[in-house]
Amino acid sequence: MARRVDHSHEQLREMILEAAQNLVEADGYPSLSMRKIGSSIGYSPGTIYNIFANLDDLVLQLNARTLDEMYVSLVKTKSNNSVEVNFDQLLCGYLEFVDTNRNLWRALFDHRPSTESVLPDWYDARIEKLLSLIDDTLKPYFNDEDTTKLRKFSATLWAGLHGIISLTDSNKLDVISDSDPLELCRFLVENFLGGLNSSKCKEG
Amino acid sequence: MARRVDHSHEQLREMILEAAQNLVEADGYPSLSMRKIGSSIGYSPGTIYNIFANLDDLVLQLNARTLDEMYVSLVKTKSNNSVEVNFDQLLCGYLEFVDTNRNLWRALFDHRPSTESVLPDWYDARIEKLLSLIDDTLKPYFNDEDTTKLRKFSATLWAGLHGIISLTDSNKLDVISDSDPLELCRFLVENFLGGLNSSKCKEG
DNA sequence: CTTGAATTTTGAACGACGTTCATTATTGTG
DNA sequence: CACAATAATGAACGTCGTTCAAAATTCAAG
Repeated sequence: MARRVDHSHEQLREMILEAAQNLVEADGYPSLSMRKIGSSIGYSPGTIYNIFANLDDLVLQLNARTLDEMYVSLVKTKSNNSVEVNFDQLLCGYLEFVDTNRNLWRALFDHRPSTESVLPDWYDARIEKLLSLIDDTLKPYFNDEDTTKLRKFSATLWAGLHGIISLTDSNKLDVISDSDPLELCRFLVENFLGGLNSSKCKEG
Repeated sequence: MARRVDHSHEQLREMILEAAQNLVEADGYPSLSMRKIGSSIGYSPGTIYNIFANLDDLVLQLNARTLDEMYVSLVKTKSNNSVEVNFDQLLCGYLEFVDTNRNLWRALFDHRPSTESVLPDWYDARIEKLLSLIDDTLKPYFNDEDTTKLRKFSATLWAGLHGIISLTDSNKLDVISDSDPLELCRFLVENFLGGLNSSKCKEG
């Protein structure tokens, strides 16, 4: 048994990740399994271990893929309006991505690598790339030399929005009457950006 | 085999939840299992099903317990200083709880009930209770009749802070040089509360 | 062509998991 | 003392990730 030329290493990698993506999209990350992936591409589970170290590794690479697709989806929202409008378009784009790729998006955060260590560089690079999108949008608020300030601002705001979206997704904000994620996100953005104006206001 | 009077139903419930808590604290939620709980209290796994519907149900009740302990831990931070100081004490209390009960805290969010439905009322009640703590702290910023506004404000701010803390916990904010959760949280709070002042500023 | 080394794929095996349920042991009741 | 009710069991089923000796195939050297 061996079909060494049926598919190249790279082809196989692609097939596996695509199968995993389809399975997660269809039934959610928790029900993903090596065996299902194997059977859905016509290979035995053991073969997958020639290409991925284990399921952890595989999911991390699937998530990197999701981040790539997210980036592609978000750059499209770029435009030349005011900072507020630009950012709102970015936010809406993100929420739309979450809505149409809910199970893949959940996998991004539900997956906890069993090794407690830091994420690999190629993964951090994806996060970095996405954060840069926010940086670009908010840049006009800052002086050119304040890149660390800008980054801190972007990251804090994005993390905050993530909190709202993930908590509404898991029904943990049902205690407020209207827990529409977009509305709450906009509320956070308004106030957070307002905080910037506030300090300017004090100065002026 | 049956030791009907060894432990009452209620005693058994307590023993199971305590065992589960210890196991989660020690090795993390992902490695919790019915079999481990059973063996750690000297009962067979099957017995647990007399008291809990399944592992989902058990973890949800463990999480409710964690929320109770969190509440107890947070009410202690109450004081009569300015809103800003009161809130900062609440925040520090929360971060301390996260730090000393990391695995239990993670279980709160890592656990996804397999039934996609809403959370039971007795669980929502715990969240409600905790949110009330924030409401109380921020109350002076609002008129007495603006309870829904206040709640929206509290929930948004808390969700935002949760986003920061959960992302730093999973090493997903390493892309910013200094990703100390407390600092980022304070940054969010300052700006968010500043947003309130900003609107006042515009009005005045 | 043939042979042997290198490579790819398999699938059985292991130990673990949640959950079910017939069976057994114990208790309270008549 | 017997009988119904209850509590507890643990084997069984189907799952899972992961490993690895064995088998199948390819490639290169003679």
